[in-house]
Amino acid sequence: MGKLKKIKVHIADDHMVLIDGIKAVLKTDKEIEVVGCSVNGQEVLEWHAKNTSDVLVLDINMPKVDGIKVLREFSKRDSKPQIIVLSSYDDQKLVNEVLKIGASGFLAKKCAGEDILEAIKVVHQGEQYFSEEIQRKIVSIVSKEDIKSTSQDGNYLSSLTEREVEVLKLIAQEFSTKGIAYELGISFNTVESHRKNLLRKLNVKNAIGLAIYAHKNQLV
Amino acid sequence: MGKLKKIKVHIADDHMVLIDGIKAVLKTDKEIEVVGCSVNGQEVLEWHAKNTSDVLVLDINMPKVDGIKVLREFSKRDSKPQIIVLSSYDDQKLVNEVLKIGASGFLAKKCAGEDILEAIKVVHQGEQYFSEEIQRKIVSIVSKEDIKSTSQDGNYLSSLTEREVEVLKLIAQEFSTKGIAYELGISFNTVESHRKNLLRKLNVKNAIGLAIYAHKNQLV
DNA sequence: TGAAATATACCTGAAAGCAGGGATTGTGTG
DNA sequence: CACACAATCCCTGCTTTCAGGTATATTTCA
Repeated sequence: MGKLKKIKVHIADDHMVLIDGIKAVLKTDKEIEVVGCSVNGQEVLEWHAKNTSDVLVLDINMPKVDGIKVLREFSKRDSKPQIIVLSSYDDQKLVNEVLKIGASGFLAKKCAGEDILEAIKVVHQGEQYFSEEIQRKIVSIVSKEDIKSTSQDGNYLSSLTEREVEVLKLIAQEFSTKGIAYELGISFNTVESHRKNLLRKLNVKNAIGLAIYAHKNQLV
Repeated sequence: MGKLKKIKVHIADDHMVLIDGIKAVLKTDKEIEVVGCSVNGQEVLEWHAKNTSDVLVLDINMPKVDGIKVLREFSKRDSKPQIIVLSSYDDQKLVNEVLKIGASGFLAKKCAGEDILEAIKVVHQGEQYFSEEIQRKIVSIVSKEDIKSTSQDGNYLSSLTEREVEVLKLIAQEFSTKGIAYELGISFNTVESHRKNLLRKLNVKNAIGLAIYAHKNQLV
């Protein structure tokens, strides 16, 4: 069994328990080897100053230096690992952004552990990888465009920004403002701002109106 | 090596990748067996209506029914698993709260994967477990109060009374409690009572859950 | 380049909602 | 009759939402 040059993987997430979990999953695959891990963006950059990895599994929401900054930093460098972005929330705009600044794949945290194995192999071969949810989202966005054009009642959806739609979806899943803030990695106050704008734009009285709107428009 | 009766573990977290990760970690231990998992609180309760686990690893921040709700529900039941709360924020207030309502352990997500193995074993023997960060903060351990409940209805999808349905319909139409009271000609307090009962019976986090239920069941 | 849109963040004060109690009537049933 | 149940009402204490601002950085686009 000669060759077997394992794929060197670095994992970055502020939750150690998730790192260890992913490690355990990756250990089941002989082609993959975890060579390092970090709990914040700073550590990722410091580690890669002295070492190299083939694939970097990178969480977006981290303290000190977040995933976006790490991507920006790597984009300036000559040699860098293939980067798979890991995110709590599978948002189309975020996907676009991270791809633009150098990511090769995108994995929602709600996807299965096996997906990460596949993702690592795929991006290591120079291809892009997206979790199924993302792929489906791309399709559903298209179909929603169709609904939009045939829709009778006032179409407020088009007036919402991407971020507002994300917040709206979480509201419709009974998340509190605090929970949304955590899930999106932004502050409580910001979520409140989005809420206010949603109430105004959709012309409803309260969060219930928002939730109903979301469900009627199949956002959830 | 005699036969071991493995510790049956159920894992609940809205991030599937974390579930799979923890699973992989737990698989390294012969004494532990993962018998089920859920991505929201509702699933946890439904699963435990038909199955049993020895230890439940429970995330707090989940859609639909959050971890706190699950704990409250279990606290009413006669038989329940030992529960280890998993949380992103290791907040003292939260620790106290979850202990009061029946948790046996608390694990910050930033702790290592091995800790979860130890936590499961410790709580399974009837003791409490806290991650190190928490231990350092704790001065006095809150004594668990055994909250008894006369209601052992078990089925949380119990039927609603006529009045409750009326209130539910109005909630789903964005009426405030005050508005409902006026509309039905009853007092504010009464509506609040109905509201509480609705939240409990339908096992949802807030009025949004009620509204969604109403719409899904064509009540409006 | 310069303006508009977007996303971010913070603040105060008021209103509403939620948790967890207790308590009183009437009504129908075993 | 006793009991369960539905419906009513009240309370305290706390959390969350909402309304109404301000403010800054970044991005987009004409």
